[in-house]
Amino acid sequence: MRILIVEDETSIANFLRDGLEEEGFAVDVADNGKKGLQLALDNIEEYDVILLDWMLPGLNGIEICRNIRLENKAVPIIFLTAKDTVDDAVFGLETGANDYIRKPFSFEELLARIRVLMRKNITELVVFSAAGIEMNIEKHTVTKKGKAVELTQKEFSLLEYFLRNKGKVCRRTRIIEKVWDIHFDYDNSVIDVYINALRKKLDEPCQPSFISTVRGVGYKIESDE
Amino acid sequence: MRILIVEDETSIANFLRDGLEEEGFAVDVADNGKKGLQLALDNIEEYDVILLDWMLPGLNGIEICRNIRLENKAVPIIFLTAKDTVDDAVFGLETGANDYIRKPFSFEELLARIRVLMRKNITELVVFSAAGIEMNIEKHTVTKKGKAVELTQKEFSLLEYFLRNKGKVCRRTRIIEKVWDIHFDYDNSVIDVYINALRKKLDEPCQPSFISTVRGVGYKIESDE
DNA sequence: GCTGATACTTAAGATTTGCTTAAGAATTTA
DNA sequence: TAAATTCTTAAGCAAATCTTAAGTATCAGC
Repeated sequence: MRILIVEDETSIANFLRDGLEEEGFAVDVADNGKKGLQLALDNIEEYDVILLDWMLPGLNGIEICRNIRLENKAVPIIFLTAKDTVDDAVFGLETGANDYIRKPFSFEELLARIRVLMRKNITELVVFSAAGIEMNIEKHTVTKKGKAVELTQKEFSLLEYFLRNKGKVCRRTRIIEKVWDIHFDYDNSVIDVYINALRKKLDEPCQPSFISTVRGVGYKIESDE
Repeated sequence: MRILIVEDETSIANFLRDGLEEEGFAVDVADNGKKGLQLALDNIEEYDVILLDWMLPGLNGIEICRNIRLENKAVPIIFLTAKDTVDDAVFGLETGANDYIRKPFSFEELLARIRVLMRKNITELVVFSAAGIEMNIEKHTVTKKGKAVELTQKEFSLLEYFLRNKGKVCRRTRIIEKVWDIHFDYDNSVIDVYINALRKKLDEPCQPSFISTVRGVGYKIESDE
């Protein structure tokens, strides 16, 4: 979740950045309109919310808002406005902003509004990676060093399970439960066959496998940091 | 555009009703919580916006909001609150409201917020394209390399779904939900028939289909950059 | 180093999934 | 109401995928 703040008053900008980072957002700050628009347009599609100060030196908030809307129709934009005249705020909404909040505002209030706007796109993590292998859940693709690799459904599910648990041992019984949905295991030798398939498709020749076997327990792939 | 107002103070209720009717909305008023909930639940799906007073005799706004949300996940709800403590408003948003506005508020401000919540489709894309195929939602036309192609309704919806999700896998279950509005799937083989139809009408002869099948999962069309 | 247990590999048979047609329902249009 | 179009169901076929099974290799403890 990435947020862009465009705000010239350093104290406010810092206050917001710190608070939002504490909440787990990635935050970028621009201290004037020009930089703000630049950042917004360069990383369009990257930001989940944009906070725009109403009064900015150079380009003002409305201009920025209009320009962003030309490029990205969807990103939620919230105006921060010191002016308490309602008409201005109304004008802001009309230019394509999604909400505004009056200064001084409480951080709680801002957070609540951000959450409301983001509630629409509850995004779970869609990309997993380890050992040069990258899996994109949305696209349902797997690449090894950038090259596409074709996997069958079971292969895909199994790899997904490993990647979601990278760094941890995956026990055979948990694997058969999660990937095969079998809850009484007298035989889980299917796993062997699919491990073999994954290794054939994804291992480097003459290298130890990216899936290491933990004898008597299960398998594991190393997390790469 | 139909609006429900739940407000016990007659003066405010009348002020709102008159103003909103002037703006062309159809307005219903309930002067207590019980009536309000009754109206809301009886005409669920009818209202485009619901304005809820925070403090009501009998059932209070939060209760009503919760109950409405159980039935209808989508209708925008705005709280009218005299309390200016932020915490309460935040709490209101958490119970499922979409916005709140503090009394006293200007009518302009309320109108602006209503418009924001109703502006679902103003930012919608009208033209989609991929693989030389272009779809215009407004005109309801499809062209392939500039030439018009006739599609039936279902073919059109299915193609629209693919284009709106180009680059991503479209799972059979999501397709049957979104295009056919069937929410319990033990058979979704209709999809096959329509995939076949789209391919016949839109594929190049002797070329791989523009809709690639992802076995065991669904279908996908590649985004063309 | 032997031995039993565990894991790996391979291939064949079973199963699932998707493609294609065609016919009968359900709509819409004339 | 008839005709035409569109939608859904069903069934046969082909192919990809999954599972089983059996033989081979490797490991750990004795």
